[in-house]
Amino acid sequence: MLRLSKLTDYATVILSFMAREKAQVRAAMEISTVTGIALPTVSKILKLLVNADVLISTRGAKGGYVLARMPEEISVAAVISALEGPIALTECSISHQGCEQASGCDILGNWSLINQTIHNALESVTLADLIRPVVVPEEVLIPVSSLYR
Amino acid sequence: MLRLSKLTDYATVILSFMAREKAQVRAAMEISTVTGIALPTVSKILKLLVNADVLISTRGAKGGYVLARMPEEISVAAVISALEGPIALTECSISHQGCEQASGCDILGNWSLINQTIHNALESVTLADLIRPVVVPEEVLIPVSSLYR
DNA sequence: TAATTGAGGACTATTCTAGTCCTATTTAAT
DNA sequence: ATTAAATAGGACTAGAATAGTCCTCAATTA
Repeated sequence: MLRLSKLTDYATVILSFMAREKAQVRAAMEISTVTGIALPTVSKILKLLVNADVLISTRGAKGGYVLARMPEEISVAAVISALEGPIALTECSISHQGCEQASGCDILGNWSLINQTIHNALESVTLADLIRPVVVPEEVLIPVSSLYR
Repeated sequence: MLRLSKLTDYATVILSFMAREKAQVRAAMEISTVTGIALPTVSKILKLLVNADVLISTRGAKGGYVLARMPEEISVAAVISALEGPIALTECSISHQGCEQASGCDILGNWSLINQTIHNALESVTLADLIRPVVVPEEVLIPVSSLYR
């Protein structure tokens, strides 16, 4: 199903909450209460987001987490890779080591184009877009196949 | 990592092999030998591809598998969904049942736009593209964020 | 009728994910 | 100073998903 992990899903919920009052410092406990996600899980996610420079943390009493940048500057791609590592559909796209698929792996080059396309797509959507009210576009067609012509 | 399953990866290898001699009927055994993927695994994949109408099978001696359509008409999206079910990043995008994320799930609408975008991307790349020699495009930018403006 | 090949599904083992918990560190308030 | 409130980091467990195998049945050809 080409799925995103549950944690990533939670992360977007958490970040959308935080993006609404962007400059506000929030403790993990508070976020847990508001979102309904269990505290240990929230903590885990927040730590990952700090390591990926999506959030900034301050320790100690009155400490907590804030967005590291404006919502417009935090891409969905950044969030996904914070939680799941590099965005790539195939193992090969990250490291080609240990791939013994001698025959057939000339596919690699083309896969990486697809990966690139998806990465661009995710890179161009930001947190700001996510919390924006939904707009249904008239007609959207993005022909990737045009890349090959 | 937003990854594709290993089986899907194998499927593309198998299909690229088959696309090179598109009208040729191939037995599972032969495909296993050529690709180096174990026979039971190859069989499993082939069956899934038949169920998804990507391949056509004939039983009995001299039986085997052929592409159901021209390589140009078999999209990567079709292959992925054959192996992994519907293409969607989040569970919610498929069924909204059992989602108690009351606060924060207005995100849904926007996620589905992202899903749509990725789906379009995968839909527009075909088997024919995959076996084509790699062409590196000059500059490729597909701003999904434009959907929101 | 025997040999060849796919269909369908059950089953197992391994890997990955989700989720929890513990201990150390930092900061603020008293 | 001391205590309380937070995060950091990492170990650990249980459960779910994936990969992979195998067995029996059905169809086709020679």
